[in-house]
Amino acid sequence: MAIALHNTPMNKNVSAATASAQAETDPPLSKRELILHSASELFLGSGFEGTSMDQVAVNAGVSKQTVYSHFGSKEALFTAVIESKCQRHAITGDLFDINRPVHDVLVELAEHFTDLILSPEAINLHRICIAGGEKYSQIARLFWQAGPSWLQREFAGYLDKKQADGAVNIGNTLHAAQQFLYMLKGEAHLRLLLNLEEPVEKAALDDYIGNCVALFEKAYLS
Amino acid sequence: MAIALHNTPMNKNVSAATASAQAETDPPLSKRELILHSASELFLGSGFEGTSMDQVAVNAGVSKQTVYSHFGSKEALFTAVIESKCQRHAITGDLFDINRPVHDVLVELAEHFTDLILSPEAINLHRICIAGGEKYSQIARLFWQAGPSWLQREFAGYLDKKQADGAVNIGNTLHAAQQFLYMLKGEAHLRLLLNLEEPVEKAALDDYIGNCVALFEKAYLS
DNA sequence: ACAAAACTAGACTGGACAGTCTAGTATGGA
DNA sequence: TCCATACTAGACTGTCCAGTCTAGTTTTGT
Repeated sequence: MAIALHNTPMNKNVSAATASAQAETDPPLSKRELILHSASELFLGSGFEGTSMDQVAVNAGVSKQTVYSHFGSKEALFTAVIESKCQRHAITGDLFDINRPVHDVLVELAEHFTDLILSPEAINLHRICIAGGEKYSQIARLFWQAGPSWLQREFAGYLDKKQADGAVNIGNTLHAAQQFLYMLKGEAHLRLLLNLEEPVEKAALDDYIGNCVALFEKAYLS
Repeated sequence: MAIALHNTPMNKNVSAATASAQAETDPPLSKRELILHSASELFLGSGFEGTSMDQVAVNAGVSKQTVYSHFGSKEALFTAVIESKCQRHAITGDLFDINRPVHDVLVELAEHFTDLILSPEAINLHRICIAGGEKYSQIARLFWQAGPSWLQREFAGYLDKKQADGAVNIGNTLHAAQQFLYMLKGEAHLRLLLNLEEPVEKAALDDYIGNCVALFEKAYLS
C-alpha cells in the first residue's frame, strides 16, 4: 500500500545524522535524500506556495546553499518530489492473476485500492496535483499515468481475459473498470480531499465496498 | 445549469460602467457587485494565493480602498466569493418527481449532473475547495453541503419512494445514490480537475453515461 | 599532507503583496 | 449650500521569500 519511494543516490553518504528526527537508521541518508524527504513533508503538507526554501533547509538540517546546489530552484525541487512520489504503486500484477475467480479479485482489488487512495500520503499527493492547475500540468500528467490510468488498464486487461473465458459479460471492459474504481473512490475519498471532519467510518466504508462489489457482480457476472 | 449567483444588493447603483468588459447591461452593477465579480474570476482562475488585492481592484475598475471598505480583508472577500458560488444548483426538485419512471429520471439526472459538474466554473470551484486544505475548512464544508451531500440526499429520497412502489429493489438507497453519482463523475471530471489536455470526448462520455444507467438498472430495477 | 569539492551560517538584494494612510474628488440628501 | 458618505489615485510600511554572495569550515580522494 502507500506509495513507493524513488531511490537515486547520486551522492556519497554523510557521516553524522544532522537531521531532525533521524533515529539511527542503518545507512545514513545523503544530503540529497535528506532534502528530498524534508521537501516531501513540507510540499505535501502545505503545498507549493505554502512552503519556503528556508523551511526546507532547516527541516532537512542543511544549509540553504546546499539545497540550491542539489536542486537548482524551488520548482526543480518540487518536480523532483512529485516524481519521487509517483513511482509505481504497490498494487502488483499478481492481483490480476487470470486463474483467480472474479469475486476474489474484485474483493481484494476493492480493499487494496481503497487502502491505497485513502492513505494520507496519497490524498496529499492528489491534492497537490489538482491544485497545480495550469502550471505544472506535466506533474498532473505524471500522476495520472502512474495512478488512475495505469490501474484502469490493468483491471480492464484482466476483465478482457475473463470475458474470453466467458466468466463475465461486459460490453466495454474499460468502462466497467472505470465504473468500479470511481464508484469505490467516491465518498470517503472526497471527504478526505475536502478535509471534512467526520470521515467515513470503517464499518460504513466496508459496507459500501461490499455493495459496490455486489452491484458489479449482479450486472456483469455471467 | 451551472451555478446560480448570489444577489444581495446592499448599495445603490453606480452611474457609469467603469469596469473592464461591462457590455451595456440594463441595471449597472453596484461597486460591491463589480468587486465580487472581479474577485470570482480571479480567485477561481488563479486560486487564493495566486490573486492579489491590487489585481482585484484593477480588474473591477475600482480603487483598492473601495475593495477594503466593502470587504475588510482578503480572506473575507474570498469567503464571500465562495459563498456566492455555493448557492443551490440548478438541478431542481421537479427532476425527482415520484410519478416519473425510474429510467427517465436516471437518464435526465445523469445528463444534468454531468453538465453541471463538468462546467468550467464548477471545476474551478471544486479545485479551490480542495486546495483550501486545513485553512478554510468551513469553505469546503459549505461546498460539500450545497453540492454532493444535497444531491445525494435528494436522489436517495426519490429511490426510497420508488422502493416503496416496488419499482426498484435496493438494499441501501443512499449507497446506491452515491454509487451512481460517483460513477458518473469518474473519468471526465478527474481529467478536468487535473487540467489534462485530451478531455473525454462528447460521444465517449455519452456512451459511458449510457453504460452507467444500464449498470444501475440491471442491478437495481425490479 | 594537500587541494578540490561539499558544506555551513548568515547577510543581502529585489520583488511581490496585504493592508494603511493621505489628500483630494464626486454625489446626494437636508 | 453644506455636510456626510462613497470614492479615487497613489504613496507608503512591514513582511515574506526566492535566490545570491561571502567567508570560513569540514570532508574526501590521492
